[in-house]
Amino acid sequence: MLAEDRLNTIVSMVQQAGSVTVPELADALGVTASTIRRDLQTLDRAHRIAKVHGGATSLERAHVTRDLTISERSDLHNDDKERICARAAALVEPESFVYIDSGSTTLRLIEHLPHLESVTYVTDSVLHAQHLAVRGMRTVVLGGELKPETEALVGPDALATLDRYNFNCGFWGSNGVAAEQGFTTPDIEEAQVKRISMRHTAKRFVISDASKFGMVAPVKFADFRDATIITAGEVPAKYQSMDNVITV
Amino acid sequence: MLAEDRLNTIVSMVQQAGSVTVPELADALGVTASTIRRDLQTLDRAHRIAKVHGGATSLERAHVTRDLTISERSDLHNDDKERICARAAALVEPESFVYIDSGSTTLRLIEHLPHLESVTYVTDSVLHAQHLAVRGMRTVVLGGELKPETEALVGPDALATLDRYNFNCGFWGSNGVAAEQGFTTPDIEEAQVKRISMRHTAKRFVISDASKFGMVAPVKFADFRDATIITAGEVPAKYQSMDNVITV
DNA sequence: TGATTAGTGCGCATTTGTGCGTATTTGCGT
DNA sequence: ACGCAAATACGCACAAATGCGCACTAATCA
Repeated sequence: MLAEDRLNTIVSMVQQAGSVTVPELADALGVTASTIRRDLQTLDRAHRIAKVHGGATSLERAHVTRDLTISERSDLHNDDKERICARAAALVEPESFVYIDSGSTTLRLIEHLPHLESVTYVTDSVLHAQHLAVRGMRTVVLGGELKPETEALVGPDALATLDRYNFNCGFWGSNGVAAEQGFTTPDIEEAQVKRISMRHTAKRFVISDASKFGMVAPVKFADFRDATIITAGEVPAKYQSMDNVITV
Repeated sequence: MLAEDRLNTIVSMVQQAGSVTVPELADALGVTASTIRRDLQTLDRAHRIAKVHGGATSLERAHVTRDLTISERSDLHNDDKERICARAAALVEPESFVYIDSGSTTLRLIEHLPHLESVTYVTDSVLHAQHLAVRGMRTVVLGGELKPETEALVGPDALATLDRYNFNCGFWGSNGVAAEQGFTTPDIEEAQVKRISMRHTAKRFVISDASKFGMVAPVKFADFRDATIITAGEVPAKYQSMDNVITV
């Protein structure tokens, strides 16, 4: 087996299961733990997965705190995320001006977005912008400083550009979703962009899988009531009854 | 069996299987591993497959480790371009604010840029920005609408951002270089960005191989005297004596 | 016919990838 | 706060893969 293939397999396994341990990978691929660790290191550097103590997790699950263990591992299903994205994408109306936040969940969303001629998509992520442009969407990118880890744009230029726009609707990811602490993210600068972009959007949607409920990341960017949450899977009972939570 | 046929067979095999090893190919085609390696090298340069350690994979699968380095070796002016870029990159001084125009020549330039801590690079190309960020440079992206073909940002947002900046030096590509018609490019919107960015830059450099001299594209973005040209190869005699032309 | 050139195989030095042992760090329970 | 077990990083050895120079062959052309 080619080393390259092994790397691809690891990525698929991580994506599908949400998280995998080093021994699991070593066993499945017939190589030693040392090799797996080296592979995880390369993949982490390439931003394909997130390396954590004990193994690896998919990127979206990694950012709650900078270092989480494999201890809690609710195997999140790809199906959930697909359904969430499909539901969210259906909310985009013709003739509208739509904001797309950076992050891996919203990246998945792009695949489901309608191909309406009259819609303009605005994003703070160069990666998302490329995907939108490739699919033939009318795409606008915020300016600003490029953060290498997330490929997101931050800083005064990004905020200044946002101040000139008003969106019909927008979609955000969130590392933490909690009734009291609201929507939270690990990065201060990115939080600022999220906050300002939300302020300029009429219909605000946070797309998030069930595992984010109850999680709290360092920086808050919106109150829990500020957006409608589109989610799927085993949402804690406390949140199920709330009228701004849509479970698909 | 013709060498050309062998190359085609390799491509089909890679496409079909996703990935193959060198011994597999050598065995299947009845040639030695050396020949296969040479073939893979050829096919990789032609961007028909991706050569990896131990064999080859199809291009779609290749994005795991595939570096962001540009390998346009098929280019005839390769040596020239390398020399031009090396010379241009040496012009970047510490503590400076540098503008990098979009285009394939400037993309090549990025590989040669010095890793000075204090330098900030600003670009209108999301592709260039990614390359800069990957290399650990402090990178700023103009906002604006993303043109899918060139991955360049254009429109009022790009221009508005430029109006807030003043660069120490900047590097532009140009489709046409002529004494009378100046620097020219095919796209109106990109010409605008080039024009305004030049207006905000103290030391302006156009990097261009010899083949562009005498060419004229539809839209002019600067006078011939507005920038110093860094070039190489067989520059027409008329231009060689000009004091804003540096031949390396 | 003789010279030239592209393509191929082979040997060798170098680079790259892998596994293993050991020292160090990390996480977790007491 | 502390200690223990697991996980990790690091250095080393070995094997595989690679790149390069050289020799040989076949086709092309003067």
